[in-house]
Amino acid sequence: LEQNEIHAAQIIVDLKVRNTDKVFDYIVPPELRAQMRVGLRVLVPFGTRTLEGYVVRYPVVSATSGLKPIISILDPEPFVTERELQVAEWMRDEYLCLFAHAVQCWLPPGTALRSSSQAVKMWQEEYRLLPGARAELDALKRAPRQREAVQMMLAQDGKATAGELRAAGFSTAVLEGLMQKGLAVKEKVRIKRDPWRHQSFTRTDHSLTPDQAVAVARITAALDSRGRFLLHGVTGSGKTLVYLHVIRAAIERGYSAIVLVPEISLTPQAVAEFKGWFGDRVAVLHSRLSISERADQWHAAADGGVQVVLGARSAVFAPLRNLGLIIIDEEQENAYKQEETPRYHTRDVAARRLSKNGVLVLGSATPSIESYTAAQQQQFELLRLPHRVDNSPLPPVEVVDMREELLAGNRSIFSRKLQLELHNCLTHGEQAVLFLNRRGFASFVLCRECGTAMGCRSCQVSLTFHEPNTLACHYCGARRALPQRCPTCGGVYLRPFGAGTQRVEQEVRKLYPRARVLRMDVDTTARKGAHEAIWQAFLHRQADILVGTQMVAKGLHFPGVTLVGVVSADTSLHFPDFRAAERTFQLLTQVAGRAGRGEKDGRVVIQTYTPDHYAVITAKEQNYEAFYEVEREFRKRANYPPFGSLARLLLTADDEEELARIAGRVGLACQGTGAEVVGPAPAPLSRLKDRYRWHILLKGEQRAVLAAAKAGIAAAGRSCRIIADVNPYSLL
DNA sequence: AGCACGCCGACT
DNA sequence: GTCGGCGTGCTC
Repeated sequence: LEQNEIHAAQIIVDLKVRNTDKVFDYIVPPELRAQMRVGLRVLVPFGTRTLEGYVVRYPVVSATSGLKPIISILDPEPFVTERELQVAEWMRDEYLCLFAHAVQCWLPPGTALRSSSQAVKMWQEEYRLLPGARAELDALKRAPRQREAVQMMLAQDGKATAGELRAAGFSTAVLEGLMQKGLAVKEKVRIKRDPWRHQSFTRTDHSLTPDQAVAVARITAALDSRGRFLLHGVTGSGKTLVYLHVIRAAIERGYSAIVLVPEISLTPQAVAEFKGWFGDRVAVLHSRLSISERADQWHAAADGGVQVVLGARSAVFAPLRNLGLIIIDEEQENAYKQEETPRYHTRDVAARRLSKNGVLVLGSATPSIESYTAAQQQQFELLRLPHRVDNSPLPPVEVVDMREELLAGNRSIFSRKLQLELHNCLTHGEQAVLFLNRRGFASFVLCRECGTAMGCRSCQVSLTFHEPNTLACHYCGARRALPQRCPTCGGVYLRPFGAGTQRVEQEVRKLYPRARVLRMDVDTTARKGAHEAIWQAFLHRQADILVGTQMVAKGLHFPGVTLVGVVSADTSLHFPDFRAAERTFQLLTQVAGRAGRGEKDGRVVIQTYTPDHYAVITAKEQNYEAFYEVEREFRKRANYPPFGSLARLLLTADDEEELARIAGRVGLACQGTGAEVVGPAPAPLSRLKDRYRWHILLKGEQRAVLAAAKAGIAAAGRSCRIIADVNPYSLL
């Protein structure tokens, strides 16, 4: 070994390519050794180029000969800790992503030079007066510009940024004069931008109900050790107040906390509530902030300036030190699954971050099957908030059997019951919400006489209708002709299904020409601020009926609404996805929770062709446990999560035939690890942006599934791109 | 990702 | 004879 090779560091380079996704050894030149630490960002020679990299181990003795030296260290402090790098390593293995992608999650927003064009300015030059400067003011009579500069700086805490001084007309000569005389120094300081600096917040407080108090006590008691809690609280049961009390307790003990909420719930009101309690000890991270604002919030957390980070999914990576608590509100939300690489699940990353110590709290009115199963297996302590804070009863839910409507000759998309309720609602001057899950592209085929949806026998998911008259399984790719008659009842009314929000809006206007109708869906909320505008308009009673998709179901509280109509529960129920029943239950439960939260009683009408489906029945009864029991058995039987692991390999290429050939080869390579290989099959979105898409599903035990996926990835050549998604939430 | 190396077709 | 096509392999 050469002397140099003893002082080596292991580096991962910032090149997001599979071939280079490994550690490279570099010599640490003597002048850098004193500063060298794990986690530092460095510049290294790589082939003919120079790249950014991150130190993942130091010091190491390298067995490789002919090492190149590290060129320079890029930041004074590491952006990632060793512990965070360990979690990144776990992410790489768990999600089969590149190490560089996993590490990137932990870096301040805008750090990546390569992938992000908008590198964020993090440092700025600041001039600061030295203590004696004020006394020397008189001595500057013959240097009026310098004197004015000192006065300006005195007026703002004895400092000013280079930009401010330049704007005020001071040249560098003036400032250099000041430095020469020993009156000021120039420093590099972190840029700080506080998006909330002009706002003030007040704290709202209520006393805890007995259930809330128990939850707070149990969670607080675990703060100094390791705790896992599932807070199962119905809509309106006051989960947030529990969070606030627990966070306060954590801060008092010197811990920091992360609160995660779905992006859509991160409203100004929600932010204000936390700001009211914790003031500038809270940083908020979400996508509406500019990259530089996000970077500032990130650094505030890293510097210890804040103890609480409130944010969406990616805030699980917030660089808080002495982290003692992570709260995931509405933990069942799909938004916690990242749908780009690295395709992590926030819940798993949070658990991993706190694997040694710290408390993880999951909160939900309708816990995910995964989490509730974990609670049943004693991995989580279950805490219940079964009552609404105001003790108002949940609204009555009525399920309308649309098969009977057809038999009675009603071919409208509204049942007689819903029409009646709408009429009543409008004549009393009250408001109604019509909800519709219009995830339009996949239409399933339903027997309108018996309500059976055509399904795949081997995958236990609904088949999707394709022109002309074909049924296809989006999991395994099986295809068959649309039968003439229903295999269950022999009926002949087999129809592709799916009416959109536009159609509903049109029908409403036709039926109630005098009603004022608003529509809220992806199309009407695309414009920035449109979401808020529609919401405000409806809140202020500028409309009578709001027609919308999922977004109206989430967390909105309209006191004037007394009627909620679910136009079709079937659309989400027969979505080609093994979580379809779970999603439907969650949605119906949420929607039901919307009605009657004002002074007047509310009512809910659910229309469906499958009133006997367990998701519909249990949602009507608002009986989570009953739903869980049935759903758990289905998951067990079909080996779906959490009783079996699932991974999806998505292959894309320009050439369709070549892709099919490669997919076949990759599918073969996946065999032999014990995982069940489903497909290859064309993906539901079989072509996107001129690229063809095929996928392969892997089912079985976690280890077998990961091994199979790895083998598949290795077998895909250069001519096709392959993406692994471990425990995917979307199979499009 | 880039960029070299390398082995087969139509050109000054 | 050579210029250049892009298949394959490497980057500490």
